[in-house]
Amino acid sequence: MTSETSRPGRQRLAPEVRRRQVLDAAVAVFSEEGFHGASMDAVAARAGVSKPLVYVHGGSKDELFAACLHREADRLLDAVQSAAGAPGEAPLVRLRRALRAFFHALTTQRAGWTVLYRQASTGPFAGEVDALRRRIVEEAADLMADGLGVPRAVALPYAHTLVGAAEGLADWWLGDPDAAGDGVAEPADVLADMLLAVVGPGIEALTNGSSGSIASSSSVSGER
Amino acid sequence: MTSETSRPGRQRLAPEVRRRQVLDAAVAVFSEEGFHGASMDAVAARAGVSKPLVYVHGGSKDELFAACLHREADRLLDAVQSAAGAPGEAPLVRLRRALRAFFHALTTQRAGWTVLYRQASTGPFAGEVDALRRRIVEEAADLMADGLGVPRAVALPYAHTLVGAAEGLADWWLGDPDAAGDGVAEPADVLADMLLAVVGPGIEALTNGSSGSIASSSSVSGER
DNA sequence: GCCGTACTTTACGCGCCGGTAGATAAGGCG
DNA sequence: CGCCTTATCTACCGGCGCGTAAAGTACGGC
Repeated sequence: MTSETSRPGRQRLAPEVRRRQVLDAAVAVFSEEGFHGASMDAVAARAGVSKPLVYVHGGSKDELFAACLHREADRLLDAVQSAAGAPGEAPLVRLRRALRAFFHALTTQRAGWTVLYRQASTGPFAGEVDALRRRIVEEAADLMADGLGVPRAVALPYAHTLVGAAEGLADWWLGDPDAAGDGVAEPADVLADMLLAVVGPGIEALTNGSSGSIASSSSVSGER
Repeated sequence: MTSETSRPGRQRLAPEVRRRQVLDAAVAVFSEEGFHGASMDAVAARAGVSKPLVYVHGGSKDELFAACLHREADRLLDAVQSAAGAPGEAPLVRLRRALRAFFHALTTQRAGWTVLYRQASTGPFAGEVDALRRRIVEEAADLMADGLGVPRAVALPYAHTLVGAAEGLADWWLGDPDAAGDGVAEPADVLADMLLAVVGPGIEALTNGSSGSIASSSSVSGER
């Protein structure tokens, strides 16, 4: 993690390899220090190269950060999308698979998650992060609109709620990774089940009646 | 909001009043520009005072930001706590009131919310924000442990999930405030009902059985 | 009307960091 | 074995923004 692959100062590497090294280092440093807190020198040091190399392979600091964002966002989204599978299956089953993939991605790409969700929400990158979040939420909205048989516009706020719930659970678990699971089951699966225990019945209730339990008022009016 | 009470440059004010002015301006600027993006000059300009005065009443930039954090955190927590009421009433009713208060606080203190949740999660203030979030989550955990009849350690992750869901819904609504409500009902109440529609049945199910719907596995084992 | 003091204007020091220019070596190729 | 391409380094510049110092100005009590 903290050690660079090449100890001697000078080693010529293929550009793509260097670029990957720099990106990895950038994700690590940005996740720990935040965008403003991270210096290009720190990224260079983490990558085991000198600063100008960072500029050669990563461009300016903004471009480098944007590159980190895009790569990690694509990784996360790909994982979730491919796990969700195609429409036609039971929505709650698809949702469960998607959630498992989401939490699993967390366990394997913690730095990327941190960069995406804790560091990038401010500054000129809010748009970038919003785009990712929106894509995930759209995915969830499709799923729910499909399962609930309601227009997407109605499902959208519920999708945001669901994604927020997943993030809340994820943040809790990241802060205390030993707290979930009995040690034998995959933590990601345990987390997905916990989340489904909370939101699953509500979603099912929304499917049957148009509103559930004590929340019976004008909740979902479908107005924009 | 953007206008200062005293147009002429010189006005002698009681220190506490000035301090409040400076704090208000700081919250506004920090919420718009972020911690690093905001300059002390900008805060001074927003408050309608000169920069040295900001340092007199607000201390260093870090201290000023911390002061903003504390004030807004206390405001939000007070609103939610006092709305939740005392134990003994039906947990879901208390939860509903707390949620309404939470969303209502959003509508009246948007800048404060933004500072707390979108600007302060990084840097030396992550601890401060974590403290607030933890206090709110603890509140929710008490509520759920009470209603579910389970140990707090078990209720804690569900509390995080619930708070995350509220934040997700809040962020969605802040991005598109016209999307919720039919125009006659209080948006905060509509949002609370929407959230309860999703998580209410799940919470009830957790109360009865020890797990709900398709999530039947080892989800809640009570292990630390 | 006069002093204390809250406040302003102005100017500056200083450290940090993004970004770059010019020197250096690494290694394939003949 | 020497040369040329180019990946890489050392060293540096400039700006920005925090924080403060110094000197002047008007408000309001006595």
